Amino acid sequence: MGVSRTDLFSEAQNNMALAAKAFAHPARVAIIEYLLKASACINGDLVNELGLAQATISQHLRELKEIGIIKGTIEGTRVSYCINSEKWELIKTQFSTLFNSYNKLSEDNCC
Amino acid sequence: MGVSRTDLFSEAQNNMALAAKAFAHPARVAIIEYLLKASACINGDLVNELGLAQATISQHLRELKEIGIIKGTIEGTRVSYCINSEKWELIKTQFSTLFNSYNKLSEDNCC
DNA sequence: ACTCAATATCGCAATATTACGATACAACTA
DNA sequence: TAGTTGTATCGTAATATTGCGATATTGAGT
Repeated sequence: MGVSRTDLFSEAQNNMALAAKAFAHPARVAIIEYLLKASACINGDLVNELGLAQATISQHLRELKEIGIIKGTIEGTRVSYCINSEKWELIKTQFSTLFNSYNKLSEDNCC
Repeated sequence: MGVSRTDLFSEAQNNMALAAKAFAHPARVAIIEYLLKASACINGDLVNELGLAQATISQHLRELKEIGIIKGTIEGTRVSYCINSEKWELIKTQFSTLFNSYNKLSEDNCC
């Protein structure tokens, strides 16, 4: 009652859902977009860029790190975050595969 | 306090987050995958395919329909669901654009 | 009109997510 | 060593999501 039934689905499906969660909140989309154009960033950058509290941003960064789509390196007092290229390519492939498995021509006349 | 600050983000970012939610639950991934290989389906198909209750599946179908990624056509007592090709292509482009804006070579040496 | 079948919606309970102030912590600096 | 700075984590409140039984609702068949 209320708990996600991950046991009912395949490893791949649960994995896909997890990856999608990286993009399922505008703050995380904003963080990822910022990383894409800045190459790297610190928590403080994002506090200025987005209007969210430092604690909130730290929480989103942790989620993204848990998903694996970003990684952080300690640089003295700061932590430098950037895209994890291996995981990024993996997730990109996951989405590409799904998107490309739809054949517009053959499906368009269903409803 | 707990409410998503959609006002802080761009239309595009909120839109991206909304689209990602279609894939952010394994049941919805399973529904989409089923639609991709079956072209169309009804609620009852999915009740058999997935192990979830009819009410739960109906709810996921509604969410997918609200996002716009699927559409339903009434066929007598049943409702036939299928991929909404226009929206599908749109979302595919959104994701492709984001994924392609990452240049592995130039970013790989950041951390 | 009555029944059946398929789906949608309501109401509720359990859990997850989002947000932020307060606080702890770790590393640099004077 | 004391103070400063940048982050992480804790605790908590508000809200959203997930799941399902029960109950409409809608159309088909009798």
